[in-house]
Amino acid sequence: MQFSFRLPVATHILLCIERFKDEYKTTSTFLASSVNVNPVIIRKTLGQLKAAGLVEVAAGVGGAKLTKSPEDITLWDVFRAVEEDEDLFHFQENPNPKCPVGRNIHGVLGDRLEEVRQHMLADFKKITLADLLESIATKEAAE
Amino acid sequence: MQFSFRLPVATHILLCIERFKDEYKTTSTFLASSVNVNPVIIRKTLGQLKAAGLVEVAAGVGGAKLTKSPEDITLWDVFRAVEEDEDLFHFQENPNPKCPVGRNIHGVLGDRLEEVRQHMLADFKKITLADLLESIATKEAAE
DNA sequence: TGTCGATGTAATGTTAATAGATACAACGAA
DNA sequence: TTCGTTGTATCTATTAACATTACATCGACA
Repeated sequence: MQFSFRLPVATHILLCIERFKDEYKTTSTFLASSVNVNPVIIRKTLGQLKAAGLVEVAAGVGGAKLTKSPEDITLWDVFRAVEEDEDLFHFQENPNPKCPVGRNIHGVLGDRLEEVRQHMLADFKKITLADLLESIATKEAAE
Repeated sequence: MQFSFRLPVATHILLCIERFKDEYKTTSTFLASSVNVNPVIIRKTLGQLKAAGLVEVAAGVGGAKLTKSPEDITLWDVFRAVEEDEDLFHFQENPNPKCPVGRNIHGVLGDRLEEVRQHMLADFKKITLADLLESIATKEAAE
């Protein structure tokens, strides 16, 4: 029971783009070497981030940059960009309709779990890229 | 990106055990017909719930019952019983240690996401089996 | 305008997790 | 001893995710 790599990877990508924007051209190969995954994974993820309006990618010439300042990008934005907007939990599709529990559990439990999910998304909204960059800078300074 | 069936199935099982305790012997076959999965899945899940101290299962004679009252069992108990206690998110195992983002992202992002996870668990603690039984009873009465 | 490095994307392979199913030993009551 | 049930082991099928290769396309520049 786990989320996929995608949110951490996408966040890593965005942080690198911002952190190195003045030092390097942030190509998919460059980013792949920091994250340590195949460049194709980077390009796919970058494609999702682009579709969500978070980055611009220069086709041909190469490199990516943020479309907003890091203060205005939250993990919620990233999460929505890279994860399907499905329910958090699987439900058994065909519980027994003749059983009062079976025919009502989806509605009853689903409602509660949806609240939990919304709560999680609200937490994501509180975490900005700027927060993370600052934490990384602090760690860097302490090295 | 989803949780497995296990939490909803385990919850379904517990609700059925309590709802039908005075009417039927809640065997794995009986529960399987309400949830509509293979009885072996029920037995495996019941084994996890038993290991967590939430139910007693009568080997030989058959049937299961709760060890506590429904007010005292929360989704947190159920979640812990059926899901491995791993991190919510996967991280790339080997980010580039030469990159300041790569060598620090696990610590920085991991801390934030762990807070989100703890928050989710706290939400689970607020939802009791008794709440769910009451909601189901309300729906039943309205049918 | 041809070259070159980069992106976009399709196709394929690999791995891991999950669920479904069958089989059977062990259990406990009658 | 019989019978219904639980506890497990094992096998298979399915699915999702990630890795990799390959190649068409793009845009700047000599």
